Amino acid sequence: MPELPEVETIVIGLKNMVVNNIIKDVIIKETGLIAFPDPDTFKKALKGKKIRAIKRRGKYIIFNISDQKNLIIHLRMTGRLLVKPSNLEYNKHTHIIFKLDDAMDLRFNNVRKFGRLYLVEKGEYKEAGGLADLGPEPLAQKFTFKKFKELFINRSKNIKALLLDQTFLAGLGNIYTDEALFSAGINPMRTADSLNNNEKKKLYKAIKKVLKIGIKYGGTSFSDYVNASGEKGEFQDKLKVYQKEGHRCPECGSEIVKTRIAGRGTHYCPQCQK
DNA sequence: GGCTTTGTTTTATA
DNA sequence: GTATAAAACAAAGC
Repeated sequence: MPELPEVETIVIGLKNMVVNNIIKDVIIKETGLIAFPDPDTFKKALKGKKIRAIKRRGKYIIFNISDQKNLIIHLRMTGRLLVKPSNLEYNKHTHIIFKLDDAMDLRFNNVRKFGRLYLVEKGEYKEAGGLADLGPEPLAQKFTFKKFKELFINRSKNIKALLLDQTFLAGLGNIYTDEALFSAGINPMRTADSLNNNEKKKLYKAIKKVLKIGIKYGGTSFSDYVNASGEKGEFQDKLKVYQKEGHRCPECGSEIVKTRIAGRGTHYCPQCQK
């Protein structure tokens, strides 16, 4: 499940491998993944253009293309962006192929076809899914505790649901939300307006910590996620509650519980998270 | 063949 | 308009 650390890891890899490459051709095998504009326009507009820069915003990958357009890719659940030699055969989930210089391809693989690609004018993100409406970047320098506290104004909903809301804060998904709430010692069933200042401070620090460590270990690989070189991450070995149902809590030894909050599988320690 | 998975969008409700 | 909760949707693996 590519969340902020996984997307960041992929972007770091892509920066090293495909920046300054020319897109010689685009092969679209699944037109349904091209969300905007129509697939034919998408292909023609990218052909012959240079990839100038790549960055991340939330879980979105943003390519700066030479004529001022932005290619935007969201991996959703099972999307992969891989750099492969162009003579290597495609697998059955390779749906979009960007043919690059040096006999290399940038390939979009997607088992469940939930991922989406957009090509928009520079900075015009309205056509690119939820990109225009994202909340703050949790790892940005300017994202201070004061800013974090301000996000809670007039918010009363369940804290887990709120952290998953990309318009509240960008980049957290199910894995890092569960891990951050555990690290902060906050029960995922709590409401946002029940958190006192000290708990918000703990949560603020926990979010930054788990995301940074997630990046340090190259992301979390359960089933599908790999980086741009096809390598798995290692943060799955460091998880304390996510997918640890029935395991012992690393802090207190009691049993990790799995429940369902906001329609999502939610893992926590009933002893440590009050 | 129904259930599960998650990120996001849509719809309904207060 | 605003906030929230729930449902819907994408599609394949088991």
